[in-house]
Amino acid sequence: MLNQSHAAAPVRQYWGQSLPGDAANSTLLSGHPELIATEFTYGRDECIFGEGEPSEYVYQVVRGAVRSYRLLSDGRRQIGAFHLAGDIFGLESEPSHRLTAEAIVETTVRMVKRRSLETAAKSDVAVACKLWAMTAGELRHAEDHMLLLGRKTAAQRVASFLLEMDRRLAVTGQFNLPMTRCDIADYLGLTLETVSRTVSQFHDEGVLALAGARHIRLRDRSRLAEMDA
Amino acid sequence: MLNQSHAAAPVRQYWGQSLPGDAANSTLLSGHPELIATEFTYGRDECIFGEGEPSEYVYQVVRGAVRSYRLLSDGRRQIGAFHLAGDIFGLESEPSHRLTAEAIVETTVRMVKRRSLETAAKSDVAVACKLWAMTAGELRHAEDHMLLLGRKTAAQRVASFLLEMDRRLAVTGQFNLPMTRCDIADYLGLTLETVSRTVSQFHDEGVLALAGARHIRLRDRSRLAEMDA
DNA sequence: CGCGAATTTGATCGACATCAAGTACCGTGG
DNA sequence: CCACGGTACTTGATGTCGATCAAATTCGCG
Repeated sequence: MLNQSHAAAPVRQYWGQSLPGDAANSTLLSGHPELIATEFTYGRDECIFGEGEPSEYVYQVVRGAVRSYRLLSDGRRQIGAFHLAGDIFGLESEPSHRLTAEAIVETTVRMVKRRSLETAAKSDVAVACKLWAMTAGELRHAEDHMLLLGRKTAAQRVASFLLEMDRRLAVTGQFNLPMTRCDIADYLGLTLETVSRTVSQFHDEGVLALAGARHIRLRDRSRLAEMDA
Repeated sequence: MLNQSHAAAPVRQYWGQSLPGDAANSTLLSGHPELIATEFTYGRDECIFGEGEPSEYVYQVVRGAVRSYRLLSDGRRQIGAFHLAGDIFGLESEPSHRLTAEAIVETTVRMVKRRSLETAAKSDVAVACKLWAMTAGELRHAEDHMLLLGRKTAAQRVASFLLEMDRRLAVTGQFNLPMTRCDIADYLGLTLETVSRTVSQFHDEGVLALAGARHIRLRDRSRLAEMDA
C-alpha cells in the first residue's frame, strides 16, 4: 500500500482564472492597509511550507493550485484540501503548520505575516471574527470530507469530487484539473487506478465529456448529485 | 452497507469524571459573568440538536458523552467526534448546526446562548480569539481524522482510537468506554464486527486487558503508538 | 434468574487494491 | 516537423482486507 510517485517533473502553467475570490476571502488580505502583502511564485511540486514548520505567513492563491496533506510513516498520503485561485490557506491558530503545502502547478501566492494579522485581530474585532469564520469554513469542508472518506463508495467519492471542482473552477460549464489522478486519489482515499476507472465509467455512461484526461465537462450534474446523495 | 441499529434502549449512567476540563475549555464558559449558563440532562440516545437546526446554544459536557455525526441518505453514518466531560461542542460560526449531536449515555450539559457569546466576542477580543482557538482545535482533530479515515488500516484505526480514549478518559491507567462498538465503527469508518475482531486480536496479543467489553486497560501503549505510526 | 441488546466469532463475499501491461500525451532536441 | 523519452493515464488480471451474512455467547439490568 506504499504510495505512488510524488516525484517532480517539467512545468506547466496557466491554471486558474486569476482571483475570482468570493468576497468573503478578498476582504481579509486587502481591507487593511497596515497588512503588507508580498507576492511569490512557486514552481510545480515545490514545497510552500512543511508539516511542523512555524507558521510565519498566511497565503492566498493568486494563480495556480496547492495541495495540503499529511503523510503516514510508510508514505501513504492524505490530501486534506486543494487550494485554488482566491483561496486562503496556511492560516493557523497555533504556532506551527499541521499539514504540508505544495504547489501543484506553477503557482503565485500573496502572503502576509501571521503576526501582523494577529495584531490586527487584537485591535479590530471584525478581523478576529473573520479569522474565526475562515477556520470555521475549513472545518466545514473537513467535516464533509470525513463523511466522504469514512462512508462513501468510490463512485460517490469521485462524483463528489467532480461536483466540487465544477463548483470551484468551472468557467464555461467545463474545467481543467490542475492535479494528477494520483493527487485526486490521495484526496479521495482511493488509488489512482480506481479514480481512473470511475471517471472512465462516468464517461461511458455519458455523465461527463473528456478532452484529454484533465479537461472535463459535466453533462449530467443532477445524476452526479443524486448518486452522491 | 446499510447501517446497524441506532435504536434506543434503557439508560445507564456514571460515565465521565465530572469536568476535569483542561484549562483551555473551562475559561470560556465560566470567565464571563454576563454569560448565563443553564444545565440540562439528556437521556441515552436523546438528540441534543439536529443537522440544519439553528445553532442557538453552545454546550459543554458536564457529565456523560455525546456523539456528533452526519448521515448519508441510505443511513450510513459518520461520527465526526465524541465529546466527553469538559469538552465544548455545538460552537458554530454559522447560524445552523452541520452535524447532529446525541447523548450516548445520560449526559448533563451546561449551555450558553450563542448570541450572548457573540456579543461578548464583539466587546472582548480575548473571547473572539478563544472562539477561534476552539474551532481551530476542532479542525486539528478533523485533519487527524481525515488521515485515519482515508489512509489507515483497520488495526491502525482501532489503535488510534484506543490511544485517543486513553488520553481523554483514562483515570488509573484504564477507562470505561461510554459508546458501543457500533458507535466506534461509525467513528472509524469500519463495521462493528471489524472493530470487535481487532480489539479481540489486541487482547490476544496482550496489548490490552478487558473487563467486560467496555472496560479497557492498555498494557502496551508504545506498541499501539508504533503500529499507529 | 431471564430477557434483550451488545458483543464475539465464524463463513463467505465483494469492492477496491495491487500488480502488470499497454497507450496517450507533452515537452525537448535533432 | 518529427522522433524520442518520460510521465500520466487507462485498462486488464488477480489478490486481499474488510464487509456482509449468520449464529452463538456474554453482559446488564429489570
